[in-house]
Amino acid sequence: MPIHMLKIINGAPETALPSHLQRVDSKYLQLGCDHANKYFKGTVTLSYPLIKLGNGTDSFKIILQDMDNSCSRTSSINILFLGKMAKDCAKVVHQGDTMLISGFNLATSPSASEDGRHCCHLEVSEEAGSTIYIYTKSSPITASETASMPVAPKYMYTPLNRLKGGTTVNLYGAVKFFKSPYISKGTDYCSVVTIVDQSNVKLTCTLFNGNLDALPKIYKIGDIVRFHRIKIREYNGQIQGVTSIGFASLTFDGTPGAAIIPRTSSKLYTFTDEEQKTIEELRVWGASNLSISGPAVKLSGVQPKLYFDLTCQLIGKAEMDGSSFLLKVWDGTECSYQSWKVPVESSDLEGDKVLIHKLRNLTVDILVYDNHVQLAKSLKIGSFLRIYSLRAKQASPENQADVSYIEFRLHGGTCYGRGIGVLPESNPDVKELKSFLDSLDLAEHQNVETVSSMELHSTSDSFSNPVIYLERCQQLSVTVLTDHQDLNVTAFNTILNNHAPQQYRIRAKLRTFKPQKLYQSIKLYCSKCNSLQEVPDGDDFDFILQDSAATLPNPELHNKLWYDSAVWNTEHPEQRTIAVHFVKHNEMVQEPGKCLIMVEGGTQKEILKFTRRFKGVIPVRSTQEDLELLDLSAPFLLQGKIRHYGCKQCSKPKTIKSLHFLAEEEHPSWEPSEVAQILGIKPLQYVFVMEFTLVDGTGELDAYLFDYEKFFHIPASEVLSSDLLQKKMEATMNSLSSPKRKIDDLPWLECFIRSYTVRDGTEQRVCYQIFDTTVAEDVV
DNA sequence: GTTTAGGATTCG
Repeated sequence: MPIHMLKIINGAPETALPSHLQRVDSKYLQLGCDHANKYFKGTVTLSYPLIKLGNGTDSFKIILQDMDNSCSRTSSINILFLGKMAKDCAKVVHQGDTMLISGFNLATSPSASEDGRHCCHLEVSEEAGSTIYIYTKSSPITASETASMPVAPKYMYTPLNRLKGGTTVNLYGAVKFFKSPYISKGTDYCSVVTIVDQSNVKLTCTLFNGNLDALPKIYKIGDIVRFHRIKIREYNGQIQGVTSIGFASLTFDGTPGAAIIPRTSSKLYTFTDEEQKTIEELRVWGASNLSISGPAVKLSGVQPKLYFDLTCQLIGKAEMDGSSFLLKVWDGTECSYQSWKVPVESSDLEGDKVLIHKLRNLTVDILVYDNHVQLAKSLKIGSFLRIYSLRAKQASPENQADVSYIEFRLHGGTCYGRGIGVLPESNPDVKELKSFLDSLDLAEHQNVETVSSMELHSTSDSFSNPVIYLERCQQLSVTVLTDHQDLNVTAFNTILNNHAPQQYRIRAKLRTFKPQKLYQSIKLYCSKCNSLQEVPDGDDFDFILQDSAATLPNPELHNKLWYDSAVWNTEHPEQRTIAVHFVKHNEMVQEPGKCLIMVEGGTQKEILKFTRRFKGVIPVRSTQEDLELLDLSAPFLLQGKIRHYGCKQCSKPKTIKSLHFLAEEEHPSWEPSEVAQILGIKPLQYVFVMEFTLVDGTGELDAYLFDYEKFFHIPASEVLSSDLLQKKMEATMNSLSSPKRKIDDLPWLECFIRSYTVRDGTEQRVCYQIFDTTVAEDVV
């Protein structure tokens, strides 16, 4: 909602603003400058009556004076409100009010020469995306008095563990579950929302309203809601919340540190500093106590047998029959599985047919059923949608079990929040999607060979496009050499009689390998001291975290220039204090996907939850002077599922302060190597270490595989945290060697090996290492 | 005046 009426309760008006906005001085209001993240602050010195322009648009003019620069002649500036905002503002703006405006357009003021005010005026309208904050001085009470005597209605909020049936209360909560508003069988829209707060008690609310906008605009689990005047009653022995007369809600993004911008349909609402605190506390609590899903699934990442939420843009739609409806959507990524194309007559399809054809390799067809049809019909082409609990089902055409494709269906009903939500263009996920879509080079995705206007009329041909599996001839090698192809093959009996060091090309079969438990092949390697070590297990990390949680966060280290801090206490299962420090860039906390955080006092479970949302997590503890890293048996940095460790022997950890140099870079990437370097850490690399027993008919030799990712086409760093990669690795090894198969049936491997000598006590031994060899791409 | 839904997937 673009107009915010606020009362100054505590401190400066600016504290209610989104943190990304910066104040712009009147003298810097110049044409050609970017004012996207700026706001202008002034006091209303004069207001004119509401008028209608020639084209029927409402217009409302006021003069704002930049009081902090009032000696300058141009500190007075004309403000033009246009359209709906003109009408709305004319009702609520008074002389003497303080007003903050963001999202304005700057234009040359035609009257500057006559009125002597600023040479530009600000145009403010909903169309321009403007937001204004009005701090009214209508009451004669001074700011210092208001601190002890609130003038705004004082709302009391009931913790969820203190609710009683038969009451009407005001609540705050983090969204644990929600059904995006849907059309009920009665006369209203319905939304079911389960919220929870720090008392760990949840409340399911059934909200009805004939006006879609009056229901809370929840887009994600973890969003924070504020409900006013919700009725509490008992149903089937359980407490529930229901809408009652005067129900109103505010919804906020649940990301800790994000701008606090209420989503609401009401024009007037109260909002105080204290409430900002409540929201931030709930956000931080929710971040570690709710199962907030990780990065959104893109079409390219869809797996069959899955329900998922899809954020996408609607580019086509068609009525099928009474109980189903077709949506054609895209998110800019190509579905990695063949997806079904629902046959539909071109004439029945609504949308830009040229665009639909152009994007045919990037769009997927979704059939929505039953209760979703009515809502689907009302969707506008081009709008951004989030489709909740969409089913990706693997299917095969009849008699063709070897060919499969994915069907996208939104089944009837609203179980598990199944439904369709329209996202506003201001939604951060939509902004990100839009800029991604804009950046695409569509030519890349246009498969020239399948150009066929037929597809618009009949799409059944896409079923008969099976992936052809070429059975690899036994005579071909399952490995590929990445260099030295001119070298000839040397037999093992020759190699075994030669002195080291030498290099050979060999052709052999893999009789067996170690370790058989493949996850044991992953080790950590220090390239400085050449040491190899086991990857610490989760228990080690738990132990170190428990140990460090005994050190309480030092409040003097909170909210420094380069990071913001949030602190809270837990009581269950034990008392702990957790502090999260959000590293800033350009004095702002970035969106979670780009934000590095430092965590004190967290458990492993909590830290892992943070890694799903934030760019990186550094576990730390307080000292007197600064934050410091934990013992190096714990990861110094966690990114996604990867834990980065440092070498105990070669690292000289510095205090955390040094990190701010990275934060000041133009585009901090938080590359593990850079983070390590600045913190004085010698990072350990994940490697595969295996021993292959090879035979070639003339002899047998053991060769080591020491590899970061080339051999299996899998990064060693990701294997331990990915079942999928472990399975892929297992499948690769099974295809190379299997105790169940006779040696004759095993495939050939072509490899490069190098021989070298090692001193084993007093004896010298010749060893062999595989290099410049990879498994052929089509083996798995 | 006060229904609708009251969380808990799978068919098409």
